[in-house]
Amino acid sequence: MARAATTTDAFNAVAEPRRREILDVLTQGERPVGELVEILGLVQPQVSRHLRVLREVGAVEVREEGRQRLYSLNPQALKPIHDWVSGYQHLWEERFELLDGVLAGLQQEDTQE
Amino acid sequence: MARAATTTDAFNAVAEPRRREILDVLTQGERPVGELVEILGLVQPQVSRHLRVLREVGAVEVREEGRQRLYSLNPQALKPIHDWVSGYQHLWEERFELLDGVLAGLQQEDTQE
DNA sequence: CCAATGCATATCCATATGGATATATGATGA
DNA sequence: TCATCATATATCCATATGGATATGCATTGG
Repeated sequence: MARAATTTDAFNAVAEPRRREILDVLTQGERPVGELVEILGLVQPQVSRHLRVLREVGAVEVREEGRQRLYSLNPQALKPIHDWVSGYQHLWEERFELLDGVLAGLQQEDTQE
Repeated sequence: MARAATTTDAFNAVAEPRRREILDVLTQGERPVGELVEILGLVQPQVSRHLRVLREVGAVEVREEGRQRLYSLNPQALKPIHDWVSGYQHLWEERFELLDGVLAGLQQEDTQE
């Protein structure tokens, strides 16, 4: 087989920088496709396809209004990514951890003595 | 063109679940390839290739010891992912707050009638 | 009712992927 | 030196990708 489909999960969907850009724009609020096209400087079919991928992994939602489709963010779809990567945060902030440990130790000594 | 190479950045590298698994294992400390093969239940060439991808994006480092290659984690390579996704955290937390608000409102209606 | 607008979808192409398997490389021990 | 172990690399295959372009399909304004 080939690489997992981009629509497999948020990790794959979000590996594409353009799709992250789209999400970033949508943090400002609902946007019609045309506006995303303008902002991103892509041709419309590409934006539509990126949006489809994002929709399939639940990262965006559509609302129809006349001939426009208004896309909005569904940030919870990104939670699994956050959950996973957060497990690593303390590793690059190890210094703080160590400091915390030291402080905890000192405090315990304090209370015990 | 095709999809961006898996070695393009941490986002692409980590989109593959096996590679996330490898990183997860390495949080426990340095491991030789053979051990990763055992733990993951993959054939050795695949593990080696995943490790290569992870190395190219800076997520792991190798140390040679005799005929073994000991791989260790370089968690900072994941920081860009954390940075990006963290910008969304308050959005899904906000949703709960909103929901709480709505529920509270409904409840108040109930009690008021 | 027709033309235009806003999007979605279909198709063509080049490419890198992950799985599988085979082989190369390099260190070690006898 | 030779066999073995640990790992890397090469190759073959099927597949989904993203870019580009063309087209389909509603909705709307005149």
